[in-house]
Amino acid sequence: MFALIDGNNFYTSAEQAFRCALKGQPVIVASNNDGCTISRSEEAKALGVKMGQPLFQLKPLIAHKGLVCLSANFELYGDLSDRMMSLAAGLGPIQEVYSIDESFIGGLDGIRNLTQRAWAVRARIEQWVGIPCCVGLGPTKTISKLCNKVAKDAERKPGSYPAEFVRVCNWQEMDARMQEDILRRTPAGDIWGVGKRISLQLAERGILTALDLAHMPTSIARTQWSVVLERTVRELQGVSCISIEQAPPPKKQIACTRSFGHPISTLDPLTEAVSEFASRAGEKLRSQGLRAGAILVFAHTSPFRPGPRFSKSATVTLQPSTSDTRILVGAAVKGLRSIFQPGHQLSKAGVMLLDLASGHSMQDDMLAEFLPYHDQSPLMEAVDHLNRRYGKGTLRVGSSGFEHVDPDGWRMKQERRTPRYTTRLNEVPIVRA
DNA sequence: TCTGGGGTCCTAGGACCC
DNA sequence: TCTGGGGTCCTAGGACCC
Repeated sequence: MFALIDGNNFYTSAEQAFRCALKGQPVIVASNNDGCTISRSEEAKALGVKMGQPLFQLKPLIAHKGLVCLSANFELYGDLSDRMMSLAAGLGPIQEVYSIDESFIGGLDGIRNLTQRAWAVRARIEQWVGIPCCVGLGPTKTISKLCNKVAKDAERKPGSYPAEFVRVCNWQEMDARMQEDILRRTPAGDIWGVGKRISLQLAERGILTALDLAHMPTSIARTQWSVVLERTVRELQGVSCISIEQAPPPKKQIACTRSFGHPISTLDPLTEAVSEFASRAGEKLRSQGLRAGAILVFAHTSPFRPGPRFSKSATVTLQPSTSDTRILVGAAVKGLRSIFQPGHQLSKAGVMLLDLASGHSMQDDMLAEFLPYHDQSPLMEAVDHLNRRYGKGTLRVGSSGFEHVDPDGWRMKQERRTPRYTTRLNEVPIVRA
């Protein structure tokens, strides 16, 4: 038996928890460059704002309907998430934090009054953290996801599902006819794991509802689609195929990518951006005690705009693997130079760290003995420490040396024709005190 | 005309998730 | 003018090997 606890409209609810004046208002939270919508309050949804809708299309609603747009504050959301998750953990013995606003709880077999307990946990989260939640309970993860959707939709779209399932929905407490009714009311594309493409392909074959999908022979699901869909079908049939992951598996890649406010067509600003991405990725890497064996850098033009397209990536191997920002930046810049072509209006670029490994294998320790500076140098530790203490980006590695950003925002960059602290690939960096 | 078969590894691309 | 960011898994196809 599984539970899925999910915060409603998590980012906007988090903002509303802190600014009461926003409650009951149409509010959205915008993505990084204030580019598009990533969370909407119920009132904003009622105005017709779509998920992912670009902000420039919302101007009329902002001007005439009082729509409030907020830039994302991920620190706040992360903090509220931690509080919410620790309360959600009270529902059962096993927890998987699935995303910033969702948590699976497992090991619920045999627990009495499960529905009541779910109500109590839900109420506590709302009261103590200020985030309204819904809870779905079912024999598989996929069904608990479905029940969570039922609990949400029953509340906000009256008539979509029976009102008795508002906020908390327990599959086990339904009779077979009710379960079938729920499946029949749910489009196949709303099932966890069935995206846009596959739901279109399913529709072509006459599979429109979750009930159709649940009745589909697993062999067809596997041969015509993939093992992924087969698993979904089995889960809908009540056979648990996806288990709870208590400890998150180690990361396989770490990315830092951004869309630009304005297109970039020359190498210099692009180099600066990519250096910054590599630095950020390096911070994440070190914070998890990992090192990277390769770094990928990419840049491309906007898929939304007419004109010539450009999209290229390059992978640079790192031998030995490293978590040193100076080497990461050097490799990223090298990769960038290899793919760059002038004359394209580039809208996005990024860096991905690949072939991640724990920083403490025996091999690494042996290497570290021979190459005392190649990793975990006192310098990188100091940089991380300063940035934690004085704020992100206080000290960073520029594409051509160290930069310092002072508290007033004035950027002092060391202008050097011959960089002093940057490293070329496969060179051991030399740290000068 | 017909041109082995089976295995591994790697990469690119597709699809999905929040 | 302005369209997110960060992940995972699966599959197909090519290269290579015996």
